[in-house]
Amino acid sequence: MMNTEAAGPAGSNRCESRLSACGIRPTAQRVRIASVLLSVPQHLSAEQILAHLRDNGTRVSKATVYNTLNLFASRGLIRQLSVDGSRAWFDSNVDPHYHFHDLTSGALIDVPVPAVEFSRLPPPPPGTEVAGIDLVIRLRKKQ
Amino acid sequence: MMNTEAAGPAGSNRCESRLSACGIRPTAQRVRIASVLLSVPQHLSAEQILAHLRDNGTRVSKATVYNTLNLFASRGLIRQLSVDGSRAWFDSNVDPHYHFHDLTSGALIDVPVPAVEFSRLPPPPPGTEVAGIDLVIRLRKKQ
DNA sequence: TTCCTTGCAAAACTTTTGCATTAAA
DNA sequence: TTTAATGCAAAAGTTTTGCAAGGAA
Repeated sequence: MMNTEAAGPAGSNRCESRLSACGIRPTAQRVRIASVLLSVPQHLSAEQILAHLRDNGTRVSKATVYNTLNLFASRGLIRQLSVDGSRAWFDSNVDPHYHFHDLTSGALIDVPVPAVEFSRLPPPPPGTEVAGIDLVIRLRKKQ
Repeated sequence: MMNTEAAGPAGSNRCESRLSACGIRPTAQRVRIASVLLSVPQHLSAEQILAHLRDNGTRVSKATVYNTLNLFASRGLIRQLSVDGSRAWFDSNVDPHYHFHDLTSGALIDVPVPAVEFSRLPPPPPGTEVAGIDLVIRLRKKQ
């Protein structure tokens, strides 16, 4: 069984295509950052991404990680979450969805759209329209 | 018409009672901070509260403002919100409710509970129970 | 060449903490 | 007199920015 990837970590070619499709030049650092975050649906902080990159031998600066994550978010490649005040979380799942937030562990868990149904929502104030709905269901240990 | 407040800004006696009721010793600085935030339902940042206090001549340190807001929040006197990643917002309305977030102006607007109705919610993962639901409806300018 | 990207350090900003001083019970 | 609260400065943590160097088109 042969490796169909010419070089680099699994999925890096797919990452390159996704960056190009968003009009982002797929430089080495950007592809590495995308490989870490976009491989599976997950929520990572900038520091976690930096740590993963350093662990697998990627030479990248903190500034580049932050700037690149902001770039990705502005192009809709990732989603930035404000779940707790302490830091930003970057979500590789940009399809509409909601979140469980486990207050004990700090973990974030995706909640698919069909799991939530609104039978009533307030009309947006005059002159405005709804840009999005962020729903966070906080969880604590039972009992 | 006489002033029924012995001294200090309007409502400070009511603030004192509320602090005492929460088991918080109503010191001068705490009552001043409570007067600024609790007077009406509103959302203020720590810096905004500090600025208001300085404006009306209250001598208070930044550390005391932060420590006091954390104390108030831990006793359920106010609610701390994570709406955008930039800073914490302190909400004088501790009754359950949701929020509009105007992305243009940054303004936060309360949404009363009856304005939202869930006809379906996901069951919390095993071993956990729902501690609260935070709903933020993001608004943009129409058209 | 020209423009874009990166790294590094420093800065900016929010929030917390250590400690000496002050105020309250 | 004993404990708790405050102010100040410094520290801590996250994120942004300025600028020189490096790389791609």
